[in-house]
Amino acid sequence: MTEMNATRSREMMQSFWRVQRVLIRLMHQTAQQNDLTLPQLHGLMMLNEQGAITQKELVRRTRMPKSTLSQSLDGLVERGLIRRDINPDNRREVVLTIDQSGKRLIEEIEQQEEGTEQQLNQILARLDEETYRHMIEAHQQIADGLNEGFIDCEGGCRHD
Amino acid sequence: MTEMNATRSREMMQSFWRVQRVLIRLMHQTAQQNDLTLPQLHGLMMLNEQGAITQKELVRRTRMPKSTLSQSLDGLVERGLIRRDINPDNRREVVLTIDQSGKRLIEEIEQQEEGTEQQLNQILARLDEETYRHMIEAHQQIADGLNEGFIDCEGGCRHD
DNA sequence: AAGTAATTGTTCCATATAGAACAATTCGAA
DNA sequence: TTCGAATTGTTCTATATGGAACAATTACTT
Repeated sequence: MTEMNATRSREMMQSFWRVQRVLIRLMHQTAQQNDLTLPQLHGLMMLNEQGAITQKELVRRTRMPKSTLSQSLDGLVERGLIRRDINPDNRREVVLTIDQSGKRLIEEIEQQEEGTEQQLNQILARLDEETYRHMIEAHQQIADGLNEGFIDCEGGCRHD
Repeated sequence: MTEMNATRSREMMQSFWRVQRVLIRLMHQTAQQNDLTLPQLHGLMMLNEQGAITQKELVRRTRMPKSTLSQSLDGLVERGLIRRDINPDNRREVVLTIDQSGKRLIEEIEQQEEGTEQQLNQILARLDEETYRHMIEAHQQIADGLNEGFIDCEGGCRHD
């Protein structure tokens, strides 16, 4: 029972790394083509879906270090892709809002034929439903499991 | 039919990123605790499994940029964890061999209770066989698909 | 054989990234 | 109120990383 786990762990890491490296490279490429860094792209995409959220919340969702995020956002603000407003109810907090231009940029990116999204689509389309769902489910459990140990969501742990 | 792919792609990316961020952080932590960088750890683990391989091959397997790898190896050689020998049959190639001390280090790392391996084991043990296998399979297909080079299907790309 | 291309690694450098110290604000307790 | 702790973000700095130019060797062509 416990023996096989070691095998699993290895196999899983390798399998994951393999996808990971390539995926990062692709994302990076897509980002660069649009004059963005990886965290910038990631953050912008998140913002595009969520609308307006606090920086704290964005940290939680993206799991980036806050310093990385903070610095990335500078660039986005400078280019007018997002707005950084102080929350009047809690002036420590910063509320991030995506601008029209930001929305447009993300849309463009998503439609770029060579972009990661398009490529992934093609590949994912080949997976049958069950396999796909199981992968997502497994990811979920792994992410949750790993987070439990390290990031303590003190009281305010929210679900999507 | 094709609409749902966009959904999949998004979901998959997010799911993947979530695991990825944490996994990287964990690996990074494990690496640091043993005075290694991430590429160093990755390379060393690979070497431990493969025995002696050329640098070129290691690049292929880890999918790291060769410059990153080359620089990482410097540190490993300096610490005597691996050897870098020129292949006499093709003097461009460098053959990497893991030293006893390297093997020992990896073993230690694997047994560190707090290490990534141990944690992953615990989590993976909770997945039932089918879910797990499907995840691996999906990864495989995704990695292969992405590596296959960039699918250029201008206009009509048909899959079975 | 000589010249050119391809393969394999290394070095150099600009940039991305993350940890740590810091600043600003709010909360809590006396 | 006032002080100290907690929360939230920013700035500063060291390091990891990857692209590009380069060097060394081998393969190919004529």
